[in-house]
Amino acid sequence: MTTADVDDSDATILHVDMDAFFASVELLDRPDARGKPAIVGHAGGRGVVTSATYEARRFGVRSAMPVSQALRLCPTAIILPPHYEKYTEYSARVMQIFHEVTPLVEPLSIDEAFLDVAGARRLLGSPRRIAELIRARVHDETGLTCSVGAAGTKFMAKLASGHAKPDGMLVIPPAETVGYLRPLPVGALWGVGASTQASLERMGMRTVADLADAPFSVLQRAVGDAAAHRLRDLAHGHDPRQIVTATREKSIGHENTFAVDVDDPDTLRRELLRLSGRVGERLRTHGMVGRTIALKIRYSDFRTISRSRTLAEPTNVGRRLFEEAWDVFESVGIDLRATPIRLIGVRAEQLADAGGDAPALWDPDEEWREAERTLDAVSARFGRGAIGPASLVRRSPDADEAERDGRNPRWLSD
DNA sequence: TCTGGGGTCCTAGGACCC
DNA sequence: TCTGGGGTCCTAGGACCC
Repeated sequence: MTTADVDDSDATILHVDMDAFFASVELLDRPDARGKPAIVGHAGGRGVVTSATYEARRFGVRSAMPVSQALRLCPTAIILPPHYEKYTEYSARVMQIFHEVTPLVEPLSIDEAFLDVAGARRLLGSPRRIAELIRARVHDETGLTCSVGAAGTKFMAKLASGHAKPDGMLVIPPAETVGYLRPLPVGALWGVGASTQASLERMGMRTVADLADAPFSVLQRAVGDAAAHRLRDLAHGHDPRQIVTATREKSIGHENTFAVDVDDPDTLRRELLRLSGRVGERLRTHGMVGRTIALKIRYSDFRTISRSRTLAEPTNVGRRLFEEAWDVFESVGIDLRATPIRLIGVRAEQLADAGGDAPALWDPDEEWREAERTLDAVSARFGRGAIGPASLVRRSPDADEAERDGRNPRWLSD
């Protein structure tokens, strides 16, 4: 029986994954770089590879690898600086194609999605035909290639698309699920990374079959209760997760790794203010407030700590987020001389709807961002010492009155 | 080799309450 | 004079995914 004869009618979950997405988008504008090893990332500094062409992967280059290391492996690689707006735009275009096949689309990241095509079969044909249709449309309408896996569950569909890459497709009919899975290494299971794989192997579980046949108590001891249940199910081909078309974010955060480790509190303060402003902005865009503020610090030696604080009153005002985060930072009591800081980040957690509060006429966040832009511009031109912390824009004490009178509610302090 | 930025989920301990 | 058990919330850290 050839593959084309296999009954794929019940492999109705599709996983579509763009091939080397960021790199492929960049190559649309760089025909000269096509067919050559190329990586998306920033040359020099602390960047990592965010995407690599298959030509570069042949040299051992992988995503998340430091660019410096990638260049040692593949000195001829062309470095392509990232353009995230373009990726977002292409992402929307391919997601639109998916939605024209079925409304049951679950985006998993910027470049991949699950589709439930059970209801589309009458109109469009078997899952295999639908997958081919999607692949053809994506290529015709964007110039990009994708790979598609079709199976009876999300996990198997994702596994299949991974094995079909690049520019391919693979159908795993539900009846063949277990046979397909058993010989694979445990690392093939969703949620098994390097650390878990090592734990499992120490307990004698090297393949999915080993894991599937192991006593549950052994598995539980190796990976904990929740993971044990999940992995046992996956290893037997069970994955009850449905396609979920709409999800709400549970946290919103921003972080930044400095080009050079920082031991100057003013720099940290400014960066935290900037990041808090962005978090507040996104919270308001989503109509949400955060009740817990989490601060993240990474030291020059890469040790990473987090400290969080739950507020009595949730907020989506960047200034408030900043004040809490900075207070938490100071309470850590870091000796910056001894341990300079590599990364600082802030995250809003325990999100809830902002509620019926009318949007503020005057947005403190916007003021602070404006003030910060001014500071940046002045600093860039005249040096950071040219402007002191007292020179920020503040809301004047009589701002409410001023607003009613149509006067400017701001003043420049000092 | 020298490690981004966006997230999610889980664990474990302590506080607190009934 | 030492002491149960369940439930929830909070916090810190870690694994994992793209």
